[in-house]
Amino acid sequence: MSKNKLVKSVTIDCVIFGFYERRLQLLLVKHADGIGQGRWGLPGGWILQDEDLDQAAYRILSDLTGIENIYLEQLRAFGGVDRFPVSRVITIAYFALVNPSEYQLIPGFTASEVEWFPVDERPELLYDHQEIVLNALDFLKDKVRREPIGFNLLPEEFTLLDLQHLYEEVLQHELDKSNFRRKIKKMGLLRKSGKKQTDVPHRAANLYAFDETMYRRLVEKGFNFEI
Amino acid sequence: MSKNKLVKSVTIDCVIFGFYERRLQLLLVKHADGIGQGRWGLPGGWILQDEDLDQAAYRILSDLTGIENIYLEQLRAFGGVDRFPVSRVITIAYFALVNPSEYQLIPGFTASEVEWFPVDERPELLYDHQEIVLNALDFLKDKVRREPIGFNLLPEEFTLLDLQHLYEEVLQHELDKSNFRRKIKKMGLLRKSGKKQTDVPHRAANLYAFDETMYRRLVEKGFNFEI
DNA sequence: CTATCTTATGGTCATATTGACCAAAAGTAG
DNA sequence: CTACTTTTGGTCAATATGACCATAAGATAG
Repeated sequence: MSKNKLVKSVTIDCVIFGFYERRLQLLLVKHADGIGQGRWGLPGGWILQDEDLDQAAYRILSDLTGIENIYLEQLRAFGGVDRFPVSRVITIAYFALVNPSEYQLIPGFTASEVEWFPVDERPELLYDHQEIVLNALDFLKDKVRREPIGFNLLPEEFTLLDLQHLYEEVLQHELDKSNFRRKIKKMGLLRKSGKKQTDVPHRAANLYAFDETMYRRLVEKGFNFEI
Repeated sequence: MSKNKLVKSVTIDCVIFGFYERRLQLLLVKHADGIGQGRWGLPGGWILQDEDLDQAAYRILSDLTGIENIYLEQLRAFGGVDRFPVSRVITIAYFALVNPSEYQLIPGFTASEVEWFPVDERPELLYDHQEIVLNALDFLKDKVRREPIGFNLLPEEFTLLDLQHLYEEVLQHELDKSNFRRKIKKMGLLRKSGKKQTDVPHRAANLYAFDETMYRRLVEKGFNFEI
């Protein structure tokens, strides 16, 4: 087999979701140069010889957007023959959930702009990034019901209704308020902060925080998160 | 950035599970040449320029083992810097479940032998294939509970106890026979074949088949498989 | 033919979970 | 005070689950 018939390069692309104003948001960058100049796409870049996949993903995300110290998870590889117009490139997609208010966006490297877009108002995307985003959305829908990752999208403290709105937005259907809080509270994963909402024109709700330690303890005992 | 610092090659590795004699089995090949000569590993090979990932996986599996026409699904990419001793290679792992009795194993290409091993008696594996297999086992455990893929491991017709044994082996814990059959039967995914077991030294059980059409119809209506 | 053994098949029952509601309490704004 | 909004918790019937128990259907041994 001649060497020049093999696949030669691999990139990383990151699908980063956020949540505010009750809507799911997607982080995009505008390419500063190259073939996609001036167009929006997922933050991505080449993998170097001496870094493993996770390292590459963290580096690229940080370089392009300024976002650091989050939990990135591999989604899957995309390798359609013509997905990249210049040459054959396979990309490995990564996935993360963040609370946008905790991060300042700093475009850098090959990105001239970085911006959050409501997922359902995203611009047209480069290459096969549309397909990757759709894939990530499916992944998110499944995952958010089986693991307590939704909390990553919210601030440290939130009301039960905030949480419900998040689930309604991700799952794309309404939930019964009473039943939702009964279920969440019975799990025992939330710690009352003692504080209450402020500046609301009605009775203020209690603020809760996700109790990671408790979650780990429950998982040890066989607990299975499910909504 | 100089071109020669980028990742240069990508392979596919297939984790194929089977089931017989109440045990989960793993398909391995013995390398005929190269750096891993004489050692066991997952069926794998290089991805070519003009084939997409799924195509590459089917080609490689067929070339090495003779297995064709099965449902392969991508697991994830593995890209540790030193996972391959000669050069930097990223591999994309694929995953499938088959009924071993339906396939004749034909070693070919870079494989001198192909063989089923009980998963818990597998030999030492090449490179990071041990890690990939462990990953696939976790994936299988999750997936088998949420999608009716277990049937792929069984013959066309099987008894409810066969199915129970399969779940017990994959999930690594005992199930209550009565409750198991109540649950499975209530789902309505099984079609009675009308036939019964033969050559058993006790009352013969009914043989059932998975009803794919019914499954699709139920999914349309919002049905969610779960065990 | 009868007793015995093994597995199939189906039930019981107390407990937990779910979905669809209802109702009171707390606080804001006029 | 009154009207209004949202929080918070409750009811109740229907369903699902886990731990058992009981009987039926063959097969085999004597």
